[in-house]
Amino acid sequence: MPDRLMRALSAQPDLAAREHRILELWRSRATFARLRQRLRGGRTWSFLDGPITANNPMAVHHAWGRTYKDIFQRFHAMLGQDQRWQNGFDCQGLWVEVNVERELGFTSKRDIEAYGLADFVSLCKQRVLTYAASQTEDSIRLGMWMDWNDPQELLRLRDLLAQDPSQPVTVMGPDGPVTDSVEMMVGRLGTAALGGSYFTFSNENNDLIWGFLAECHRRGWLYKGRDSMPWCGRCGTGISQMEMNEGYQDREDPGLTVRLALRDRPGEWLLVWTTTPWTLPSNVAAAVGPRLSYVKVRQGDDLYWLARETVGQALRGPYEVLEERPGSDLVGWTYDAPYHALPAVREAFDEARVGEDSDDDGATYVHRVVPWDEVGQEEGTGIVHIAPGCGAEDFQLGKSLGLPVIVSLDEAGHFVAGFDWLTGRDAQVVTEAVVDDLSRRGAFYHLEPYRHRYPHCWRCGTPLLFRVVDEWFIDMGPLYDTPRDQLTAAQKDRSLRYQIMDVVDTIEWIPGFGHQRELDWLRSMQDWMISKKRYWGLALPIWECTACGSFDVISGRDELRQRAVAGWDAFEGHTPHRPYVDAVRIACSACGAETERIKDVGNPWLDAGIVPFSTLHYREDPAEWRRWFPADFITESFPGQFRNWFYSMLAMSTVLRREAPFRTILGYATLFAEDGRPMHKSWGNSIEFDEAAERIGVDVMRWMFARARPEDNILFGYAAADEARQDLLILWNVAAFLVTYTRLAGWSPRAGMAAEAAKLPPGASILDRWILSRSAGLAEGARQALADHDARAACAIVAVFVDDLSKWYLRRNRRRFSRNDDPADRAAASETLYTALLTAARVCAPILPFLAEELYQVLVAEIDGSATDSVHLTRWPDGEVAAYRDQALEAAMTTLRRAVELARALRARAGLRLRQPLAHMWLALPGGRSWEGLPAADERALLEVLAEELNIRSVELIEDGSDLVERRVKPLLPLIGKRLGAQVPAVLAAARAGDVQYLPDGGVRLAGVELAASEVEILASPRPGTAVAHDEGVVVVIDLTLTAELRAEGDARELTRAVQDLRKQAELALDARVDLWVDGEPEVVGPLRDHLSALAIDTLADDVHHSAPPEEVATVIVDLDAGAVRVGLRPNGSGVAAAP
RNA sequence: GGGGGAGUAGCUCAAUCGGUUAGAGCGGCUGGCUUAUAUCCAGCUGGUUCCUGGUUCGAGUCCAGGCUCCCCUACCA
Repeated sequence: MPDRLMRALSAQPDLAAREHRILELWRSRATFARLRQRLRGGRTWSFLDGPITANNPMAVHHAWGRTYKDIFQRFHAMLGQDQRWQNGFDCQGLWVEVNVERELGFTSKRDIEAYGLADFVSLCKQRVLTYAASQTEDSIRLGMWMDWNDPQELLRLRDLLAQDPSQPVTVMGPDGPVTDSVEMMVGRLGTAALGGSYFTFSNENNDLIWGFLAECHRRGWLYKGRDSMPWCGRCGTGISQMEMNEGYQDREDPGLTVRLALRDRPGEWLLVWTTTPWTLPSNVAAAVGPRLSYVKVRQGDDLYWLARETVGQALRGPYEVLEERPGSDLVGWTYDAPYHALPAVREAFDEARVGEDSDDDGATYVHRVVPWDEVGQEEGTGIVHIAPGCGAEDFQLGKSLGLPVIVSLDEAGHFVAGFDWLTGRDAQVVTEAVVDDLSRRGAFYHLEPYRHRYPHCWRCGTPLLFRVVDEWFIDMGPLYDTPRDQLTAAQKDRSLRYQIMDVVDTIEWIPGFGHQRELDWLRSMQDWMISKKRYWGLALPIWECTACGSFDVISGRDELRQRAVAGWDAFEGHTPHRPYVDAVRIACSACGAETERIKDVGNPWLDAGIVPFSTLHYREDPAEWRRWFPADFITESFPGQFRNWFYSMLAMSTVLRREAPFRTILGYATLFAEDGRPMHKSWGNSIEFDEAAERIGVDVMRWMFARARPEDNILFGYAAADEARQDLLILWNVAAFLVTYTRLAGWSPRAGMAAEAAKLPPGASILDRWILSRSAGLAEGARQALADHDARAACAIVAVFVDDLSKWYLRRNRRRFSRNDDPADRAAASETLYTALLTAARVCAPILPFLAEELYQVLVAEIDGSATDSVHLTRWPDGEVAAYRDQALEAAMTTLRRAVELARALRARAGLRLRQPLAHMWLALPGGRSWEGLPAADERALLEVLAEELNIRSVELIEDGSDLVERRVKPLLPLIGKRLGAQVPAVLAAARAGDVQYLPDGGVRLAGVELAASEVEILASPRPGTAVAHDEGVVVVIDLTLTAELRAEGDARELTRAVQDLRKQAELALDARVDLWVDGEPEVVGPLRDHLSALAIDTLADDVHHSAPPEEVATVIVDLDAGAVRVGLRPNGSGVAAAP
């Protein structure tokens, strides 16, 4: 008896509870720390984590990507590769601000200013720390191994920050304690001295972005632009192109048709259409398509001009067409807009000096008709209201024509002074007032609701406005007409966009269409707007000179210190955030005047884009940086990231290094609820991460994610989870089986067995050799799949293996474990199943870290104190088990299992249950009489397996020339198709008809065409009239004749089955002994007598009484082939377990 | 508007380079196996492979046009 037996496993495990125990195990043994230690200094595999926004609790959709991240890190750890294991948090930007505002009940930027920037920024930091701690906890729960901060420590820093940011604090780093002020400590999170996750609000991150921006400026790519930008009135900031598409939503707007009185043409009006009535006061022109055709129509006393094609959609009521002219004829007409008298309009028009074509002799500007090629006729009137102060395209057109710009709104989206009764009102809600006003002025024509896609603020959902504002941009360079591959080096040097494209080409994109999509984005992108008129974020390092108009870009904190002429003291000791950094003044490098930093903060994708540099210590330790750069692998959700994280990383790395920041990118799609809709709390289909983790277990979640196709959306829910759980439970139950029976048998793995080289157990059966070969295939195949970043393929390989293990190996071998008189055979089976399970556990370790660990603990760690104590500290097992591989045997087994299916189908058709033994079966194999490459002994062994599985006494291999089958020719189409072309149908017809001539060289002639032996497969196929089944050349023939003796044996097995059922109903222990009574007519019971001793052995019966059972005994009537018998069962004696 | 992806059984998805009769799982029905199982097996049920053409000896697969959905992108008031 070994010292220790394997721990018993419940048949119905509480997976979530076990996961908690494993987490505790890892914690108490410092397993992860020891893994990192073990890998240190080895060949590197560099994973770069895309920062998760630390603004909300972790959700199940995050778990998808984090599962990939953990799988590949763990896998590469099992290959012995050194890694950084650094998680990242995205910290700065509007999303945090909006939530803090909401918590404080703020509604505008004025509220923030009144509250105080320093305190507001501190609250933003605190919020980040809160959710960083929360997400850290959830990620640990998911089993994600990263260099995590202690969540309690993050919360402690948060609380200290709230108390007093300047107080000193000491934190234990990897190389010892570090002391600093709380504020600076928070700014140093993620550095080498502190370890843990990186935070994009860190000093280093911000500092390196400054360096990047300074480099852009050095090359002349940074500029201030004035443009009409999408603007969120609630947030008080412009929205960059990158953010625009996040917020397109269907929306109902007023479709308002307005009439404009033409000067010099009494009674004639232009009809224009707009969905933004608030822009009408800023109108300066009406645009027509010069090549479109316009008509003048009469409605009552009024004469209207509009495009010919639009009369049906735009006019209301009867009309009469009076005149038709090309749009070019209308150009230059002038009109009186309803709001031409507003002070703001007058002021703008007075300033505008118009050209010689003016009707007013170059004096004051007048509203006029202008040409514009972009005017369309699908909607509206074909005459477009132009307000360069209120729309991007209007602004561009106005710029090219020299039109005045009338800016009507302030930061909050309210009308500025000079708009009379509108001044101070919110542009979003003036529609009704404007319509009423237009009616009074006689300018109203028609109003009806209009549905269209309209951009909304991606953070707060407010519909966007357009404002002409000053923003800061990075110039992405010209877009050439020349095809990319014909560009000169000089052209590329001038255009950052092409430099990035070249970098994109060097990256492996999974799925492949990602490559094209990134290139598409780069081709169409505009200059990168990096400024935001907000408070919490990167302080743009731009000091602008009001005196001379030039600006300086500071490359980092050190340069700022050197150049500061005032305010450094106020900044010293603070992180580079507002308001403190705003205090620093420098001297303008052009004119020497004292300058201030612009108030804008940075686009948050700058924060995430710099991490291939900031987190790898680009500036402090170039050698270390080079060791990890570029990252071997990143993985993120595709939606959005082509223009966000991927783009910003690529742009920044191209500027700084002109090389790719990562080698391979795995993208994945979107997670939806099980009903196919986005998860939404108010729809009741949302599932919280921690709820899911405790209800289904994280291994089940991980399995769902890992086996999904990354480019397809996932529908996540509990029904799908139940399905996924089955796969895991099968593996679990195989292990439970092994443990159950080896415990009964007193078998335990030898010390050191887990580490032994692949060696077949003595007396290994053919099934043992087969499943061990499959284990080797599993390890090799899964390694290949994971090395290719294909978790889905790895899962498929695992699932097939587990299926083979449970449904074939174990099912065929149960008796070797439970009722086996041959200890050597039982040991061989135990050892084999043990090795197969152990291999499976190790292969599953990256995907199912908890289940794998539990199995490993049971199989190895708890048995052998000298063995590695965690599956995650073992190496990938393929090398150890490779010698088991026997592909000829695997192929033969596949054929055999096909034969089993056919035979079972035959039995079912004949109504012969499997318990009924049959006398004989014949089997023909594809392509000949024997299994290719298998020794005769193996062939015999396989036939025995077949006989046992099918309960058939003898199985005989037959040749294709036998009485039962005939030869058939199967032409191999992929080989002959191209050669034969149009002859194919005739050849196939001949093959089907059996019209074949066999040639001496093994080839055949079909329909007059000679095919070589290699071009055809000769199959055995059934001769009509025999009881056969066939498939792909496997032919099974069964003798269905039942003799009295066969019937008796069948009845005996039926009886055995009934007794086992009684045992189960009585809830007897597996090894409990019983007494049996078998009572029935002599002609029924008599033939069974020869089989009763076998029954006794199978059912652990001490005595089998041939009489009526006593009253108190549980009985059941069994309906046998020969007649009914009554069976009684009573537990024997004290029920003390007897050793088998 | 432009670009990309997808459309296969009631549901979720496969189907290698174009190759003979399009397969699994889940669900449903019928039967069977089983003291490892919340297991398993067989059979049945269920298909205009979105539609229309084309290329080909042969199309779920390739091509063209159309329909629907998703994603990306866009300066249509």
